[in-house]
Amino acid sequence: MSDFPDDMPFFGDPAAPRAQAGGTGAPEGIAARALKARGGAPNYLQGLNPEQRLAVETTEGPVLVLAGAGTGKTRVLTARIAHILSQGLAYPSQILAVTFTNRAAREMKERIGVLVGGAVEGMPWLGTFHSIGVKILRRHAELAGLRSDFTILDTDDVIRLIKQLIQVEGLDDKRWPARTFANMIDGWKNKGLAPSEIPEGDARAFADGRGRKLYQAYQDRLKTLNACDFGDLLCHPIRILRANPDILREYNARFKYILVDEYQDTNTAQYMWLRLLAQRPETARSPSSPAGPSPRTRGEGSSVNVDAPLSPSLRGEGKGEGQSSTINICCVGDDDQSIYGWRGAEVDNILRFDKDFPGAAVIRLERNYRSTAHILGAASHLIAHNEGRLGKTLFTDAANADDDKVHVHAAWDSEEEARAVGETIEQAQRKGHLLNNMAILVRASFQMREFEDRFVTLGLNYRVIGGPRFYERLEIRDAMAYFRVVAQPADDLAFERIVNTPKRGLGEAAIRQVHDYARARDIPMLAAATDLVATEELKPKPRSALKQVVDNFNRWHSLLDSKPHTELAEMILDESGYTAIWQNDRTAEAPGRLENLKELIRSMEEYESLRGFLEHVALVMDAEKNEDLDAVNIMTLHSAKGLEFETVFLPGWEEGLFPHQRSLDEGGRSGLEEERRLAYVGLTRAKKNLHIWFVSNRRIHGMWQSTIPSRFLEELPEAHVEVSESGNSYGGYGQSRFDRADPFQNNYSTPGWQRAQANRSEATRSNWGSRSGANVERIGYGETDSGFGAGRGSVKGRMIDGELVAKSVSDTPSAFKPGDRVFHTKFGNGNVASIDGNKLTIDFDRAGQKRVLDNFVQRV
DNA sequence: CGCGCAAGAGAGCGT
DNA sequence: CTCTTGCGCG
Repeated sequence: MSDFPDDMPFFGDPAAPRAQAGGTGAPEGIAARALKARGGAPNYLQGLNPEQRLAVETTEGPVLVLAGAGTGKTRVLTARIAHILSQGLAYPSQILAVTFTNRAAREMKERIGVLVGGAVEGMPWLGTFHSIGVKILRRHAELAGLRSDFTILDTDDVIRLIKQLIQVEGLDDKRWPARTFANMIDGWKNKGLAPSEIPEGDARAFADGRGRKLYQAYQDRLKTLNACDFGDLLCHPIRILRANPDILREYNARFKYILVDEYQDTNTAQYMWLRLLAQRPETARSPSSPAGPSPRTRGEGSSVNVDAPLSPSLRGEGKGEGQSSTINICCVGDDDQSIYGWRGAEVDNILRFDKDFPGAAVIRLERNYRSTAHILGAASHLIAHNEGRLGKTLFTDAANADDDKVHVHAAWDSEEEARAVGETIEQAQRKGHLLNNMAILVRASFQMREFEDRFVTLGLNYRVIGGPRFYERLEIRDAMAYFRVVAQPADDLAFERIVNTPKRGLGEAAIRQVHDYARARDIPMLAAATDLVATEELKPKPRSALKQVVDNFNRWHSLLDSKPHTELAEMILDESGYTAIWQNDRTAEAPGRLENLKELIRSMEEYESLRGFLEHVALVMDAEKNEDLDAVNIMTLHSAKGLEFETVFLPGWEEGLFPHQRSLDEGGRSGLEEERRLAYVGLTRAKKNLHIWFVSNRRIHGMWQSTIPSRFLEELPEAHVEVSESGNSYGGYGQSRFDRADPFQNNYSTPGWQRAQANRSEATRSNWGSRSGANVERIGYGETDSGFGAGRGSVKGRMIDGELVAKSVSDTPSAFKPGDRVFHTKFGNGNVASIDGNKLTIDFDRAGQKRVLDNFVQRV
């Protein structure tokens, strides 16, 4: 079986196209089409600035393109591929182009198609690290102890599996949460570490020193399940390539050109993977030991020890016949946009590029085509507070006196923040702006809800990108579990999920029996079930129920290759009784769930087979968004990278949320710098209008807490920022018509408010101004931002980790007693009903019972 | 065994 | 405040 139509020519290509401009070996059609597209002059070069053009045309040798935000990075990448193709330097199938997100891969494919005119036939190696990893792994699955139809587990499956292992070990799963261990494994795999290779300290840190054993047990279980996790999609190929020089050589000969997007986000495993693939064919040789050398650990040395050292670069040597003698790798990235350190990304990879690839050409793209001078100025000034940058200076010609400065708004609480943003959006809409051109970028996804609620009330269209995902819905996961077992009968996790859905009288006892039988013999549960129903071991009722399940799966499985997969899928859902569950369900959400199941079947039509579909879901996990609908985009800052919008809203700029407390706790100074890069990413998404918000009160874990403004606000340059009245126009700060329903709100002369102000200015040492009259007047810069260079010293002093951080929970016991009469600025007067640490339950006279933090109320 | 309610824990970002 | 887990009953 071949899932990959391009497999055929893979190792049996005709002679490689000659590496000569306009070489006669060029694949027919593409070059001709590209040239034809605009009267002989390649259209893909048109409109490129000199640096961009250099980045496109420097095809030979290692190239690092440092591309600042909005400098046309994607354009360069796509033009470069178009150039390589149309110059006949390589076949499409000889180009390895790696991105981080499926979105980026899709976009590149489309844009290359436009550039070379028509569909890009066969760019089989353009994709994400993981999709290409899967492809390699399926080809050589047996070398990793898997069959080529292996399943890719998602995070949920992984956690359930680990939980089982922890219980088997007899460990307390409360004390040793599966989620924590899943994260640890992920971290190891990000570094390419097998169980035998993890640091002793790490191994000891979990489960009383049983970390290594558990990791090994996890890998063993994956093998039995014929499954792998996300990390394995990279780690398995690395091991396979290391242990099999012949295979490595084939790939090395295969890939004439390598392109990597978002290079600053590569982790150690991805780096090792690239280094292996980016070797010259003739230098690939066998590893010194079967296991391969130990991978680099953080901070050690300056290069990764891959088996075959790279031979000295022969850059500029001119193109030889047949194959180039240089490593034609082009990495594009921006150290200022490195925001995945927590996922194991090593900015070091990009900082070290010219040492890894001697003689590398480094090209800087600094001309920004996206944002106004104010936005760019604000972003540049903010990011200048980071140390250890490669240092780029973005500039733009687009200085326009009419451009708005960056707006900073204050709101009383997150509800008002959502209201005011909604107001601003509606105003813009009335002026004719499309909602599609606006985005709300949040730090944490829980912030989204408030906006969603508000927009529903307003009847304002919105879409959540990367939010609660289609494939994570209950009914979809159930249906997928059925399909997974049919496609890959060893998938126990899927089997366990649906063996008793719908209810078949197979309770915990029966399932345990199957489970134990399977574990004892190291076979999949479906196989165990098949055995068990032939014996007398089960009670009659579960036995016949289980027999029916087994028979069903066998029958469905036998139809896998003969029946069209969408029909088969419908058949499975009907015959299993799964559809009936929701048909008989009279609750409000049942019709929606049935609709989702139909949508699921519909979306399968685009794929060739059930397995192809399952793989897509495992790797992509997001449903295509409806571009036809005009809607505001809501997403996290992380998923906004690479996008741009006319108008951008950045809510929640408060200490503890942004920068996020956990980044500071776990990452210290570098954690703070990563948060700052995230802020930079957020700012640079905006083309014309940028609105930043912070609130004084935010609800966390259902409890109101007072907050202080983010330090990042103070790092914005005064010249480009304007502190605005709140987004509405209803009588000043915070008092919109929507507030009337709540008579307790917004009394700035109250003790609580005064106290909040006192806390605030103490904590930030800034002059945010008492807002007793109306609005924040101005942002103070006195000691911080006297300029890029000069500012840094004082900034450094101010930036001691954690110094300014809002504490989420107070250490000091509450000074309140039950029965105390208190005042709360939002809810009014009330009596303390009970106390739990610093959390008070208060019966308010008019607002009812609420739980609040004690530092949020005032004794009266 | 299955359902329902109560208590307890818990929300950072994602291929 | 919201979701998951655990326990007790029918």
